[in-house]
Amino acid sequence: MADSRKGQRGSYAKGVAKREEILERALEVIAREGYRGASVKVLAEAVGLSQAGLLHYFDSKEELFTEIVRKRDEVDMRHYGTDAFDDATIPGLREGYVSVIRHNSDVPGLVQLYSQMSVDAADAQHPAHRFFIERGENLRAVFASVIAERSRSGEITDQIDPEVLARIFQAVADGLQLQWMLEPEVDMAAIVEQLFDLLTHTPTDRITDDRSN
Amino acid sequence: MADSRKGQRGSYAKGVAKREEILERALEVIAREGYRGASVKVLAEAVGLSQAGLLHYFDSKEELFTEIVRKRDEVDMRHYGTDAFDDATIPGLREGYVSVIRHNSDVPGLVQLYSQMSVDAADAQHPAHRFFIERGENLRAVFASVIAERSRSGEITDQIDPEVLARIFQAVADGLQLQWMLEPEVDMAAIVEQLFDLLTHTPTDRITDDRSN
DNA sequence: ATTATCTATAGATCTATAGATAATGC
DNA sequence: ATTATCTATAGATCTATAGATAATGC
Repeated sequence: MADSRKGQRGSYAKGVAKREEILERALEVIAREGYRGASVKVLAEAVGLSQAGLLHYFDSKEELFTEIVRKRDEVDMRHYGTDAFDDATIPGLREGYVSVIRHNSDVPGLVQLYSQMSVDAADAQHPAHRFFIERGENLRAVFASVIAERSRSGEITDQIDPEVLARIFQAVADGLQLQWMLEPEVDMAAIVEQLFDLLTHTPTDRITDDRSN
Repeated sequence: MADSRKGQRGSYAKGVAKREEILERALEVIAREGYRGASVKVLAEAVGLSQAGLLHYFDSKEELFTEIVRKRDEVDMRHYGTDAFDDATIPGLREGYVSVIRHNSDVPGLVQLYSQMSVDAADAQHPAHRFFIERGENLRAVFASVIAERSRSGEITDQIDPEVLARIFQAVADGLQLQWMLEPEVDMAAIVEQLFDLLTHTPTDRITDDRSN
């Protein structure tokens, strides 16, 4: 069952739908009530299943949470990724990234979940290990390519390797989440905006800014 | 016992020494073997105590780990902090910060511990909650004051609020740890060096760099 | 026949506490 | 008298699995 296809027939329509329902409801519950205390039992009850009933769909608790995180990414990508990651301009990238970050402030539980999973997934045996590696690679690929292209026109600094700058953007977002979880008054989106400001130059800037920096 | 002084007499010399030994040994064990699996029992056995024997010194497991993190900071501060945080120059700050980060690459278990605790401490009830808040405040205070002072001379950018830039430096270090735990080939220190390069200008720079950035 | 679910349970931890005894120090 | 430690244990989870029964679909 679940992903490790044992049965030869595959899930029934009802099962497929239930699995989706589980993941969607889990996101709601965690967003609302936080990650702590989101046990398999609680998530099962949220969709009217027993704990064992829910685990029928997933090989383990870790795999369940991996799928929850994956689903979250999928949802976020649908909402915020589309234009942001396709429109290969600095303002487009910025707009998309900042939107996601701003949205995160509304779902503290999901931020907790993501941070916790980031730590857990460090273990090479964790089912989310590959997912987090690839997620990072994808994010940085988008950033690096836009940066590389736009640094030629002077829209963004060319004083640093685009791959490295991409890593910095990723790190800032992740690190700010830790700060924000500790002190919810931290304005993650505003800080990332200021980082963009610092590293980018609008046409106007280039006209007015005649200091050697 | 422990910190919540119940007894009126206080710890005996032996007890005080044992408590120190527990924390120091815990750091060794975790540095070497990782955070995962560092249960109270394992840490107790590392100093020849039973699990209950160890908990005699701490109110709870969470408090034990809080003290471990605190001790780690104390040790790090003795080794790397002194000059770095007193010498209020950009190169001094940079040198100190990068040294700690470089050192972290040698103690993966402690990086795991720190990251895990950062997440756990988000809970306002967690005994490490205040510690992490204050730790961040202190770190940023040092950064912000050096930045504020040195931005006047053009040594570092003045295009962003020093407090915000301090937060960014903090976030980058924390975020890079997550990346590094996932992909140990990531060179955290080198990336932070490049971020410093990007934002600072040596005297030489200012002579040579006559482009409007 | 296979999947979807349940109840029940084994087994693995882990935390915290109670109730001893031995060592330390006012 | 108080602290330092032990053994033992209660109790709280939580995960995974076994063995049912009901529903679905080749």
